[in-house]
Amino acid sequence: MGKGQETRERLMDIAEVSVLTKGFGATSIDEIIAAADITKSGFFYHFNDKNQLALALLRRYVEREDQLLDDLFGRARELHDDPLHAFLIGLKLFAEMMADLSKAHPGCLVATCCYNERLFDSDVRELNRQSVLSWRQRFLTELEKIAEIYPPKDNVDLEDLADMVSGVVEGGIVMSKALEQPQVLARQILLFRSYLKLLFLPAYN
Amino acid sequence: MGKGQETRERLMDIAEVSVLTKGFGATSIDEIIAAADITKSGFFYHFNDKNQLALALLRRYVEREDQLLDDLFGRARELHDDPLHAFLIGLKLFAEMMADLSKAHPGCLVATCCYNERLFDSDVRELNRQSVLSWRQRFLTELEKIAEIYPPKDNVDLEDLADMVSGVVEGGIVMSKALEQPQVLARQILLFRSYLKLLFLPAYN
DNA sequence: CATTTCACTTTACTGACGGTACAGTTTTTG
DNA sequence: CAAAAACTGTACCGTCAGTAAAGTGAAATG
Repeated sequence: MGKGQETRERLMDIAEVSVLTKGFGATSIDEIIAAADITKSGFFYHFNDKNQLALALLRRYVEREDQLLDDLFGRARELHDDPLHAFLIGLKLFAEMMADLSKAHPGCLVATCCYNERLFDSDVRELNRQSVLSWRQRFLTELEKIAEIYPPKDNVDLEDLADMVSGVVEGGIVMSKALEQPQVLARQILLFRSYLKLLFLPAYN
Repeated sequence: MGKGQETRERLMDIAEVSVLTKGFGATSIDEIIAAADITKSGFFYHFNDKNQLALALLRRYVEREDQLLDDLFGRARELHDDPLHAFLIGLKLFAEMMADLSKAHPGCLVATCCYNERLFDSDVRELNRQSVLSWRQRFLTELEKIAEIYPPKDNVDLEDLADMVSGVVEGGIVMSKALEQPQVLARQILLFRSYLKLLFLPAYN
């Protein structure tokens, strides 16, 4: 990694922490450059404006999140051949990971963008939309495999159910932040897992 | 209502729309006073600073939301004596109401506060926390009545389940905003309803 | 009817912030 | 060693939150 890339990443690391804890509007460039020990001109050499920073942050965040989900549910599939059980294991691993974060989950950049809408340009909003759509597709694929084997016990739209994975996580983060209780997120994920068990597992009644 | 109170409410009406669509940071006082046709000094006559405005907005918002939930689940209890069925009816009414909002749900001020944390003082954060706790208590009371009659088919913590009502709504709003698809929120509420059916309804398997 | 209080307006200002412009300097790399 | 990359320094602009303080018209109060 060249020196430029290194500085760019350092700026993004500092910005990400601040954005996730304080919000985008409350994160000042002056504060970032002070922490990074760089001048304002130096900052604008890397990012044309604050929106470009947001775009870069969101892109990197989504990439990492995708990687994490790949690893997690990939590992789960290694542990069990059956798609339903693999998914349930994946959710448990996910919940455990969220519970292990000793501090409150820092938040999701996607949600940050939603609640700071007009602070961002259309590029950011479109990337945000695409990310959520890709999560929908990811979970939908798994759920379709599950539904083929285990007929669902209630008439649910699998796309909605796929959205519920992301939704429960986003909602769980909001609840964790509002209550200042980090465990809430993990518990919400486990409740969604309980729903899937009741919905798909045959012997469950 | 005196003239002062009238102006105060007008300022809050304008501010609320802007905060919910753009976020708190992107809502400028200059913009509010322009829309309200008042001077800056006039604004600061009513609110000492932006935080006081936030506190007033949040207080009013939570009061209204509480009233709405009282009406909705009260009406549901009128329609059915059984606590489970009343709750299911209440959720359906809630989902219908959310679906009827032709535009995307404007968002929840509680979540806005979560994602703009350091923009607010401790008073705002504490009010935020208390609001979420009051929702937990509200739904917990109903769920306990339900669980007494219908033994849950999975070992779930009723407090977590109560949090899930708020969580699914908050998450649904985020998803609706990110996808720019207002129906998503209503669909998520109905999925939570499906979970309750599977969890409590005896003949459901 | 006079006086006080309320609900503002007017004017002038401060400091933080996002961003621009652009010339100059150091550091890295082919 | 030269060119390109990665900055620094300085000066500046408009917007924004917030302050200070004097003044004004209308309405309530005594």
